[in-house]
Amino acid sequence: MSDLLQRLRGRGWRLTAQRRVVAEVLDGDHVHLTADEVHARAAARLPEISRATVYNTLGELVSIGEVIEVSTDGRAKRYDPNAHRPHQHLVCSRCGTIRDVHPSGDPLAHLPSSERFGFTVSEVEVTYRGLCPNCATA
Amino acid sequence: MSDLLQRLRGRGWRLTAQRRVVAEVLDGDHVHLTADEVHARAAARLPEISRATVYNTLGELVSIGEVIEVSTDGRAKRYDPNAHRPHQHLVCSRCGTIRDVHPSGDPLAHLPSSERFGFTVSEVEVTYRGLCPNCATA
DNA sequence: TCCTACACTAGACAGAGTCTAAGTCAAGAT
DNA sequence: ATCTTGACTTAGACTCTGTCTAGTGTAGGA
Repeated sequence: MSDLLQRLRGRGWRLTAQRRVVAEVLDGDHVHLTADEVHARAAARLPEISRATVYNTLGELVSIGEVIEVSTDGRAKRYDPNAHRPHQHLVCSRCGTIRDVHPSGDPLAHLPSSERFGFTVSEVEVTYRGLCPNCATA
Repeated sequence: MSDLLQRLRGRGWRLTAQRRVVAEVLDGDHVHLTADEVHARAAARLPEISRATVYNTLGELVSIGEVIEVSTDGRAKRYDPNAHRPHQHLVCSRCGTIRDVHPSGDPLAHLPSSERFGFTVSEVEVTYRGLCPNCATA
C-alpha cells in the first residue's frame, strides 16, 4: 500500500495522517467496507478523524481509480481497493458476504450491438447472488 | 396489468384502491421509476395515498417476484415491472437513462465453478454503462 | 522558520427508506 | 343488506447514509 501513497504524492496529494490511515484500513484482499466501517477502523488509530474526511478521501480514491465503489445491497456503498485487477462480485443473499471473482472472457462482449441502441458502452458490472456455504447448510 | 390484479387476489391480497393505483402506475415497458416517482404518479390519481403505502406495496410486489428492484446509481432504488422476461440494464453514465436489454445466452454460465467458492449461485445482475446517443454527441 | 493554500473538524442539513400508533375498510360471515 | 374483524392505510417521527459549510489546523515549499 506504500505504492499507493507514492502514487498519491505523485498526483500532488498532501500526505496527511488521515489519508494515510484511510489507505491503510483499505489494504488487503476481499476488503469491502462501508464508509462507516472505514471510519470506525480509522478512528481506532486516529480518534479525531471525522466522517467528512473519510467520505472525502474515499471519494478521491474512487475518482482517481484506486478504489471501486460497490453497492450490492442498495444500502451503504462499499469500497473495494482491488481496483487494478478487473473482477466481479459474488454476494450471499442471506448474510451479505462478498467475494471477488474473476471473469472468464470479457463480459462486455456478451452484449450484441443490436442490443446497444446506439450507446457507447464502456463498462459492465456483474453481481452474482446465491447462498454461501455457511448459509446454504443452515 | 389486470392479470397482475388477478394474481394478487389469488395470493389472498385485499384489492384496495391504493394497490390498484400502484400497479397501474408501474404498467408499461422500460418503466424504471423511483419510489418517490411512483408516489407522485399514484397521488395524481389518488391524492391521499401515503408514502408508506407505496413503499409497502412496492416491497410486496418485489417479494412475490412481480417487480424487480434496480439500483443503478447508488441513490434511490428503481422499480422495474418487466420481471417475467429476464433482462439486463444499459445505463447512460451522464443522464442516467435506463434501457432494458436482453442477454445472448445465460450469463450465469459465465462463472466457472472454480470461481464459485462453494456458493449456490442462483441469480446474476448485469449493468452495462456508457453514453447514450444524445449524451455522446453533446 | 514562516506562509498559505489545501486539508480537517464538528455539526447542521438533506434524501431515501422504515416504523409506529391510531384510524379505515374489503370481504367473508350472518 | 349489515356486521365484524383483521388486514390495510395514514401522518409523521425516526434512522441511516451521505453532503455541505464555516471555521481551524497543517504540509510542504520559499
